Parts: sequence; structure tokens; C-alpha cells
Amino acid sequence: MSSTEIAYEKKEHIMDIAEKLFAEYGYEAVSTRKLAADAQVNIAMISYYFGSKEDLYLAVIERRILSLRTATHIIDDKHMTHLDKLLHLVDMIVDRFFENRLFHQIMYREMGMSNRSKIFNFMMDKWLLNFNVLKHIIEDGIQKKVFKKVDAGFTILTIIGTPRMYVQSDQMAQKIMNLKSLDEVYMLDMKNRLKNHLKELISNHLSK
Amino acid sequence: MSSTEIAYEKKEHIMDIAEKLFAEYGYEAVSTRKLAADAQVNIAMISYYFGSKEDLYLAVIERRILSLRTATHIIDDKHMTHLDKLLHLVDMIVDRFFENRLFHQIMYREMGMSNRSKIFNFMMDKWLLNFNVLKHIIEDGIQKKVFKKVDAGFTILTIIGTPRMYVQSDQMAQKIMNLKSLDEVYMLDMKNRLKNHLKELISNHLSK
DNA sequence: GTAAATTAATTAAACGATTGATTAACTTTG
DNA sequence: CAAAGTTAATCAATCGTTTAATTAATTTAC
Repeated sequence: MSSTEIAYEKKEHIMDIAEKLFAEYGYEAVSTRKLAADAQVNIAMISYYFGSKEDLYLAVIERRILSLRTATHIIDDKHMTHLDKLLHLVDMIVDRFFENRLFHQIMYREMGMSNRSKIFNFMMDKWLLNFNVLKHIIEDGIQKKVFKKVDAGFTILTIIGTPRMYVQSDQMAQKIMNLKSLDEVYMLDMKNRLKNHLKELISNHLSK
Repeated sequence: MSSTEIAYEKKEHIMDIAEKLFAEYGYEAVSTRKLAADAQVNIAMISYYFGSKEDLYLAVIERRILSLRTATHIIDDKHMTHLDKLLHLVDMIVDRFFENRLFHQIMYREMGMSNRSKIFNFMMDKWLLNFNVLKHIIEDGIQKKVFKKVDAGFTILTIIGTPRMYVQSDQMAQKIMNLKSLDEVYMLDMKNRLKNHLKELISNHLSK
């Protein structure tokens, strides 16, 4: 293994620990010393690899953002009904929330604050793209009279807000769902229950 | 006006400013100096009135929590159908989110973090009471066969998660709803749209 | 191939700035 | 005058960041 690979792994390791801590305690509450201690590296390594604490924070966010693709291609799929497209997107959205829960916890906390940096707007734009895919399908379905005349904006907030509520307040979710441990919250069974709930909800909401 | 009244108003004023700042930036990101400057009081007044920054934080939260009543009485109302009870609760919940949006922003951010203090569990218990009112009505309705066999837990997350999404990420909501200013997000018209959306959604979801 | 030179990685210690909190002196109030 | 309220100045602790010295790894030179 070359040294550049080791360095890469070490960078990734620091980002992993940072992501966990930022998600759990919030950016300001995590000191560089606590971060270095948890990652078992010297404090100076943060500056050495990332420049500053804020740059590390941005790197953590950017790493996940770049992996998120917008599902615009679904809009143009001729073989799917409007409802099928929507239900397929629900699957994707729930999967993403479960896969990147730490990132979502960070991002949505950030979204509730005043613009901290340039990356805030970058995130916002990225997500609006996703929202607009949903919005386009719903509004097109309404116009083509395959959907009821629902409030498209709030319908999107329901589709996103439900898994967000579940993941971001997982301790609360655990109690509501009568789960014994926090780990159970993120098990496949619960993910499927969430998907089924959302799909039935949306189907009943939109179908004439 | 007596001096105790002036002191009371000054305390309330500090708490108002603190609530706004904590909601906007988060607890750690707000320094006592920034707080004192915004409230136009001396830094020492925070210790003088509240003891410490954390005690001020707890006081801000406690002030709102104490004003929240649990709507347990609705369960026992004989003159309302199960659906009526639920829709009435939806009204109450949305009203609360709009009335105490700063508090909700603080509380739900707190809920996403690791237990910061005793008040965390106090908040959690308080909210579980509200959730259980919803859960009781839904499960009772299912058992009495006036409701479809839905997933009660996730249905609650939808009812709470939708207004939460709207209020906690108001800048995002503004863009999704095509509103010109952030103030429009909190106007009566939007609140009613949200209520109507949730009521129709829940009605279709639960009605046989 | 190996020793020297160069670069990268890592460390403990220290930097100035800012943090929450307190002090002691002063002013206002009843 | 006693109590409550208010102030500027200061406290030690912690913050993010940087330094200078050292070790490890890689490249170069022969």
C-alpha cells in the first residue's frame, strides 16, 4: 500500500468521525480537540489535510452531495404511469435517508439556520432540483387529470417530511414505534414499513 | 410601573432575544456577548437573572413547554367521531407550529442531538404524551373498524413531520411554495393551506 | 543497490482570540 | 440607608490555528 493511499484513508477516516460528531452534536459543539481525539490523530492534522475546521465541515458535506444524483430521467420514462414514477421516487428518497442518515441530519439542521456559507445555497439548489422532479410529476398528473387536484407543494413536504422526521429524530421515532434499541430504527424491516406507509398514503391522496 | 415589573419585562425581553438567536443559530453558536448586544443589556445580566447561559437556554425552553397542554380530553369526547377528533388535533398541531415556530426550531434540533440535559427527557416525555393521544385515536379507530388498517406510528410521523418540515426549513418551504418573502411563509393563508392539505391527506388515508 | 537528498507525515507546544462567568465599584429604586 | 439593578474590567478556560522540530517515506544520484 502506497503512502498516498494511507493518506487518503486517513483523510476519509477523519471525515467519517467528523460526520458522525457533527451529526450528533452540531458543528459549533464539536471542538477540533474532541474531533482529533475521537479520530485518534493529532489536532494539527485537521489543518494539514483540510485547512480549517470549516473546510473539513464543507468537505464532509461535499463528499455526500456529490454522490447524490437527481432523478430527472424518471420524468421522461414513457413506460411508467405518473403514479408509478412517484412511488419509484418515494423508494429512492427513503433509501437515501437511510443510507446517508448522518448527512441528512447535518444538512437539515443546516437548512434550518441562517445561511452559514456558500455551500448552503449549493445544497439548497441541489435539493430544489429533487423537489422539482416531484413537483413536475404531480402537477403534470393533475393537468392530465390522472391525479386529483391536490396541493403539490405541501404534498412534497409530506413525502420528504415523513422520512426526515423519522431519521432526524430517531430517538423519538424509536419510542413511537415501540422499538427496543436505536439500531432497530434503521433496520430493513422498518425501512420497508416506511416505504409502504408513504406509498399507500400518496396513492390514496392522488388517485381519483 | 413597579421595578419588579420592569425586571420581569427585562427578563422576558432577554428570553425573547435568546429564543430568536438560539432558533436561528443554535445554542453553541450564540455567544453571551452577541446575546447581550442584541438584547441591549450588559453581559453580566445573563448571570444575574438566569445564573448561566445554559440556565437561560433551559428557561427559554421551559417557558414554552409549560404553556403546552396535552389534548387528552379530546379522546373522551363522545360527540365527535374518530376522524373528527383527528382532524381537530391536526388543526391544533398546525396552530402550535405556527405560533411557537422558534421554540419548535429549537426543540427539534435538540431532539436530533444526543441528550444534552435533563430537559431533553422532559421534552421527549411531553411530546410522547401528545403522540400517544394521536396513536390512541388511530388505533382505537382501527380496532372499531371505522379506520383502515394503517401503520399508526408512521401516520403520526406524517402528521407531525409535514408541518415540522415546513416550519423548520422555512427557507426551503419558501422556494417550494414560490413565495416572494419569508414572511409569506407564516401568513394565515399558508397555514390554512397546510391544514387543508393535512386534513384531506389523513381523511383519504384512514377512511374506508 | 545503497546512501544521500528531498518531500510528506506527524508530533508536542504554544499562539492570540474568544468563550462563559465573576468581580467590585457604582447607580437607581423603594 | 438598604436592596436591587447595572456597569466596565477582568478571570481562567477553551477555542481554532500555527509553529518548529522530528520521524517516516519517497526520490534522486552514483
